[in-house]
Amino acid sequence: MNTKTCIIISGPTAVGKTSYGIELALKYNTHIISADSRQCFKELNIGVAKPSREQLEKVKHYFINSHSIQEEVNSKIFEDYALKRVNEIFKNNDIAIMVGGTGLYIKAFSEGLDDIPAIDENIRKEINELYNSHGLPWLKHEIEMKDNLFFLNGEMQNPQRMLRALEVKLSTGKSILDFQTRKKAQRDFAIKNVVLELSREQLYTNINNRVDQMMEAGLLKEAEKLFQYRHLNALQTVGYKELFDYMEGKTSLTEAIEEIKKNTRHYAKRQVTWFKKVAPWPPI
RNA sequence: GGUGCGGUAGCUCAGUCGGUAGAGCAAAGGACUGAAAAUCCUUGUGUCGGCGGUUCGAUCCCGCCCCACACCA
Repeated sequence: MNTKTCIIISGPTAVGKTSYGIELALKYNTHIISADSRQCFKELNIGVAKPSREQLEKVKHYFINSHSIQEEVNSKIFEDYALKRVNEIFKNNDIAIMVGGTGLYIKAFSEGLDDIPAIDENIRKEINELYNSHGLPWLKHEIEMKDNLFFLNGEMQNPQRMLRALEVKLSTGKSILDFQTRKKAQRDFAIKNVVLELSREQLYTNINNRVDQMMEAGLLKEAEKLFQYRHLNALQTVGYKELFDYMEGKTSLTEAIEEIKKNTRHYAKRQVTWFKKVAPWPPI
């Protein structure tokens, strides 16, 4: 009988995951693995609401400041990383804590991803360039010709999914749908999910206040330093992209701040939707 | 005070050659297995500023009034 347990704390942004996780980690005298697709980047600080230096000193965190915005980070990389770290923690503890708002990363960690071969970098680049110059009609036609299974059953209105399907097909000769078995991986430890919630009103108040605090803390200056990297995936991030628009003269600063608040609300709403599917423990 | 231009969905506006109206954004709901703070889908009844007039019928034409903006005094 294996007694190892990972407690996963999830929920929308600004709900209070960070401090709750630290409280729990101190109680169990254990470490935290962050499950956040942006806090892992050492170059992003104010805008991604990282734990404070004091908090990071109190409890050891993994996947915080662990990567550079220049590196590729995705759900598969997270799955491998987190599984490795959780086993390290289990050498000295029965309990590990995971804290984060990136639903897909938590799912990858909990249930695993299907094994799809790595994609040739050149194929990905070529497809993206063709899509950028020829647009959606080209992409649709390409998939109809090359991956009819996805054409008939896949998300044919979502360019990102379509590009992924096409790169898998061109790279492996098989449809991405053939890889997606939806079999859940069995982990050799137990998982307990805690989904934090707040009323929509309270959550939105927290978000609006936090954005104001971020601006006071110097988010604009941080974004200015990162302006040259704005094309990177890591910078497709709420709180930065809106300020890049301001720097490029597309909006006023006031408008940019309102956009950050609005986009954060949208983001939080998507997280709420995602985590509705997660079976909570303990029942609150 | 005069002239002009407006007043239509929470916001910005389109439109109806007269048959009670529709886009974007917001808002709400949802999907999501290597970009996930990303990407995508669904949902639109509102005294069409007010009161009269013309008309079978007015949000649309006419008159008066109210409000906003601009210009002239």
